[in-house]
Amino acid sequence: MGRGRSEIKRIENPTQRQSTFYKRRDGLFKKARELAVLCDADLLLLLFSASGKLYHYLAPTVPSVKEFVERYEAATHTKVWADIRQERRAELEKVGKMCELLEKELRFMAVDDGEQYTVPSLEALENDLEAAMHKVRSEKDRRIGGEIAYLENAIRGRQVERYGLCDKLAHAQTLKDVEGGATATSLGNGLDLKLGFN
Amino acid sequence: MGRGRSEIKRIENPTQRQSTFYKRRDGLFKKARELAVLCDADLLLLLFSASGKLYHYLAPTVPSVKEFVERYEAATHTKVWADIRQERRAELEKVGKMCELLEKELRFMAVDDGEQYTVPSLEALENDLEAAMHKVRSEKDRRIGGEIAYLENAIRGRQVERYGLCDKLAHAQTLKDVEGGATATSLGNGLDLKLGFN
DNA sequence: AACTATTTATAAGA
DNA sequence: TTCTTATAAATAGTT
Repeated sequence: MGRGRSEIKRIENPTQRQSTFYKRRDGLFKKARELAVLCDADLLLLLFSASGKLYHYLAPTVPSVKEFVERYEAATHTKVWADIRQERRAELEKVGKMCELLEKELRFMAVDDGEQYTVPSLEALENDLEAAMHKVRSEKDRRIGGEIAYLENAIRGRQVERYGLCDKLAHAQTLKDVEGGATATSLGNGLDLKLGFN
Repeated sequence: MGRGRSEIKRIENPTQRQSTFYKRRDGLFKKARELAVLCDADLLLLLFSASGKLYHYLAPTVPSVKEFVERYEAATHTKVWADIRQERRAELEKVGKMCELLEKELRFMAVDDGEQYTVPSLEALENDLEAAMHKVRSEKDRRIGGEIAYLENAIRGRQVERYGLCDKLAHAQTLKDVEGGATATSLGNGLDLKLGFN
């Protein structure tokens, strides 16, 4: 538009370039706003001038740059998350080790590869946990009124003795003969769920 | 431009809105490119249509969205991308806590030789289970809301690892069998109580 | 997806 | 910068 010019090429004259920058920046922002309003679109426009000055435009419906970038991330998930995962591999490994240990102890090795970790399986896990909680609650209720202090001391003493991972591992290893594997599949979902963040 | 219209207001007719969206989107991208080239500016344009489809434009000099957002962060002394990482870290920590919790419980239950639980200890266990259930529920909700592909991918990765563990365990078990190790059942009982199976 | 009548953006000049 | 204006570009309505 305007008198002349049609080829898009860097403007060498600095004064002219600066002038054009202002005009076109305003034009671009205006167009951006119009698109957002007319067509109900969400958009973010970040702009650095050649001299490094920052300008930005958010569509009226966009609350913040941060939230918009989050939405962008969600929309492009795999790639971005892969980056984050890579950055924190070491950290994740720590948790992974702990989960591995749990896996061994809980004998969840026999899980079909076709198993799906979908909402229904999470619901199954939820039910299992609920059942366990009921059990614990009724056990607790049975205990109320008993010889609390004495037993508490006795058990605490035992616990201190048994504390430590080595103990537990050794204990678990002696259990391998009992390995049946089929009993605890639903809790397996629970563990896998957590492990899934690795 | 064009015949008529001058007020900028949401276009109610969906067909017309869609048509206008395409035209103006192309126009906006073109303007963005022209500004970047003519004036040597760096810019990023992220755009979601009303139907949630993502479009974006990077100036030729901009290598990636991530780097551009990092530059934006530096220029505004804010954190956008880093915050997202922070959120992920918090999530990871929650998962780690979860693992610790389960491990603790496991230890707790493994102590059992037909011993009795005290009311306070059962209360602690109850609380832990409640926390676990909470976690499972929120996970379920999150999955219902999306991000399914990512999690499933991650879980698939873990399953591959599990095969390795499975082999290792099978191997260890063979060795143990040859030794003729003793059988213990107390951990099994403990787990069953905890998991609410039986 | 094309076609134009118009409106809008803007290059050059002040 | 900002304004003016001649002119190029974008696009609304239409097919």
